[in-house]
Amino acid sequence: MHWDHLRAFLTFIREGSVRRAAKTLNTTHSTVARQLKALEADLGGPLFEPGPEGRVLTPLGRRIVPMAERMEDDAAAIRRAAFAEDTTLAGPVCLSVSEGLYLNVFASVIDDFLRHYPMISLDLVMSDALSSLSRREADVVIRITNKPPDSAIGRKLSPSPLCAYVAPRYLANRPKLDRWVALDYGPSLTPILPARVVATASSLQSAAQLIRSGHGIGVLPCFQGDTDPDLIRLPDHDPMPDMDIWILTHTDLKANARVRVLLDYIYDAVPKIAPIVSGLLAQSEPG
Amino acid sequence: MHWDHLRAFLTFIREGSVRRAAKTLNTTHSTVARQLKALEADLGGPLFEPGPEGRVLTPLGRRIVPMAERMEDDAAAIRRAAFAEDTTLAGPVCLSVSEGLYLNVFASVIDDFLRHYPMISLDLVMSDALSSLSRREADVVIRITNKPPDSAIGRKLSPSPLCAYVAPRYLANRPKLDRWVALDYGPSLTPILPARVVATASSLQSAAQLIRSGHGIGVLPCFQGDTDPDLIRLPDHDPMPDMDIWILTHTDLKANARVRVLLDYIYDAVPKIAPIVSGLLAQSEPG
DNA sequence: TTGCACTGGAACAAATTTCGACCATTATCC
DNA sequence: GGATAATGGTCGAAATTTGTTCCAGTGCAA
Repeated sequence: MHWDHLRAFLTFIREGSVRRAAKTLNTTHSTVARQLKALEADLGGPLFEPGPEGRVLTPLGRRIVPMAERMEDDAAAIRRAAFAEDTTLAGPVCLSVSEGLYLNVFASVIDDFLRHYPMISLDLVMSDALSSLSRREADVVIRITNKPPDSAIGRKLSPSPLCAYVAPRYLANRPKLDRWVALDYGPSLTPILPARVVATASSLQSAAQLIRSGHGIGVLPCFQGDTDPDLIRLPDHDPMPDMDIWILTHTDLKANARVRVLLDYIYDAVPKIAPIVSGLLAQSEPG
Repeated sequence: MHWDHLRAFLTFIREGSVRRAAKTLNTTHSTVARQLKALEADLGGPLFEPGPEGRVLTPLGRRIVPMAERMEDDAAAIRRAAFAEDTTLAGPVCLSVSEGLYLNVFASVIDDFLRHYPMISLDLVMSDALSSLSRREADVVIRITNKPPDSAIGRKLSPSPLCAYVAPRYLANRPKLDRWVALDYGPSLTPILPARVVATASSLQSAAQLIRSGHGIGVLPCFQGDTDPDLIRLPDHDPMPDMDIWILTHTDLKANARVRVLLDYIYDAVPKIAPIVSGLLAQSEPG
């Protein structure tokens, strides 16, 4: 039995199809298919059965999933241990930020960081889906949460309040504040919706776009709404507290030199970014 | 990082040399050496350092050993789960018995078993070193112990008392019973040694040979001494209780059909083998 | 010293694995 | 119905991994 075939197995059951699994494994579907077949042959029994909606796991397949996942966890722990040993300031470090936070808040800080440490090659993952620290999909993440997981350590950078935003053209066309844009978004900041929902967006950017176009009023993090020149805060509304912005790394990785300087550099930039995030920034006037 | 390279790593640190590791992995030394080099490259740091007595692990190497071992455990658990699914009476099953027990006690029972289940191919591992059930080095083991490990289940076949044996020629040449052959043997049945030790043997067979040659008196399990036509029990000595003979399998494997019939068949043969093992056999006269 | 047994490294040939392009099939949508 | 985009399977060529063979160095014993 080849241990690497178990990785193909795990990826396959997560992705649901041989081709998608091949994509995330950076190979081809024929390779994944062959590896799965080889795994079944080595184990002496089928792991899948053809079902009505794609393949379905056999009892044996279902039984080995948790063990394969433990192997994956240990493999990730090994990679973390190796990465933590690296005490040089040259080499890669992977940072995961959501697109909105990067564009509106951290872009210039990260620019400065790269200039300050030219030997570090920053691997910037812009993803709303929260990259997993324990699977080593990222070394450092900047995340909006109110309780970081136990396996992570880091610092709270700033509170990130929410506020209701609207486009000036909406107010010009329609005096009643009864059309809203909802946000159905990974980090679960789906605010209360007091009135008719005319649209639902699945990302900050698309919600902002819908509000900009005058379709309705929407609740956004202040760092998103305040930095948008085409949006204004809803008159007579104040920011409301929500979650906090944290910078986090895995406990195992805190010894790594590049992780350390990245954490410190961004924490030291808090005075620069806190006003943008916490809603204290003088809001730019609509254009 | 290739997970399979971690297996090469584990085997290497156990065997101590690239060539020995290659042997147990059924490959060549160049392959193992390349895999270790690739693993170090993937992890970005050395795992070994050249030391005075062979290679020595770096701190990083030492740190990842337990995680790699957990991966190995899970890989073995996966193989056990797959093997347990097999409900057919055709195919392989691996039995581990010590050489002495096989030759003197179980050979004929196992012969009968093979005749009775011709579709089962028995993989008989004769090894004094106790094959590990949890690493799936054997599916069933017959072992002298007094407390089987928690992860194993099975049945006690018979007590296996010890007795002092001597060659008739020793008694003819030397009336004093002051020369002894010691047994330094894996399952720790090193008996008390009341007098001068003229030789120490590391296996039952070699201890029996030393006693046969008249070098001294030795304590052996009854199944070994009583079945040896060139040995007699020390006059006026009775067998003394020691450990028991168990037939064991891993908890995960008890569902496998071949494991089940092998366990049952050998348990049903207890009336046949118990007299030999328990010292109740009329001892064969010296030749 | 010499011979022997062992260590690990390097280079090339052989075996295996992977890739990439094709195929048939199925589900969905217009 | 037909078009489209999925799915997974097959097969020869390309790439990678492995096996083989040789090499130099080391420790040990005769």
